[in-house]
Amino acid sequence: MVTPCTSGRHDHHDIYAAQCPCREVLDLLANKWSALAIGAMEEGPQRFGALQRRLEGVSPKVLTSTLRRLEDKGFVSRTIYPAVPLHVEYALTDLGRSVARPLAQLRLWVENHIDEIAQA
Amino acid sequence: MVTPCTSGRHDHHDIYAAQCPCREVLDLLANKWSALAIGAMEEGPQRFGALQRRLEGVSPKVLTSTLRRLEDKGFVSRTIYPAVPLHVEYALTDLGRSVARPLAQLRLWVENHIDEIAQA
DNA sequence: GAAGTTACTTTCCTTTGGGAAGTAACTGCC
DNA sequence: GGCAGTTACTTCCCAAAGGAAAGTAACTTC
Repeated sequence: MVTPCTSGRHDHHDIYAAQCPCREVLDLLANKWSALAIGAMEEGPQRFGALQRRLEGVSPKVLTSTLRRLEDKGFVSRTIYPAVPLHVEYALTDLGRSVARPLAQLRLWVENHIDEIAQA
Repeated sequence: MVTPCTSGRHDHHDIYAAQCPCREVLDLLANKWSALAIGAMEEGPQRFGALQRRLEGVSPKVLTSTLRRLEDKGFVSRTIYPAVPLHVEYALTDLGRSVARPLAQLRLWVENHIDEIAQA
């Protein structure tokens, strides 16, 4: 049996249910590069190059796909300024600004507790 | 140039720095199965089979490796009760209970905002 | 001695992630 | 005219991680 994602008239979603659309969204947000990219954009709209420099070690390929998926779900907007040289800005939407809070808490938790974490 | 992870005498860590150990930890925690498993264990110690049923759709292989990595970093303890049939319990450590809070906020955010998210 | 229970491991295949290099569009500059 | 410079990506290739299915091990109960 597959647990349904919603139950009752209050449309309560269960992220533990395999079929829940929440799963797909969690998979997108609970991701190293998504968490870092959204954090970077909290400081204001960012250009592709700026994000690439900020998220040290990200390849352009992975950054592009991360931003595209965030855009598809409505967390990020992509604006092209056809100036020369080409100028593309990525910014958080209202939804993106909303999810930035819990993601920031997770990033801060890691920074604040790293010393307590036993390393191999 | 590679941004150092820590700077100054206050040992401030920067999760955006590629070499920071925070990165490794973020990669472990900012993960669908880790976030769900830690949430499940908030309700108390859980056996392997119980976790597998709760995290609908997880394969035993992936569940094992998720739990092992969480154990390695000190978020989860693994206790074997050599009863028959074999009984293994996974429980959050203090550190695990601490990080469970921000992860719960992320899961709840997703459940509460799923209706606002534009699906393809 | 066959079946059941729990907790995995193994195998195989697909998907995702990472590094390096290439492309496209357009502006200067010589 | 043509070559370097800038920005924002693609493309290619390989390695690592994720997922489905089946197998294993230890021990009890029927």
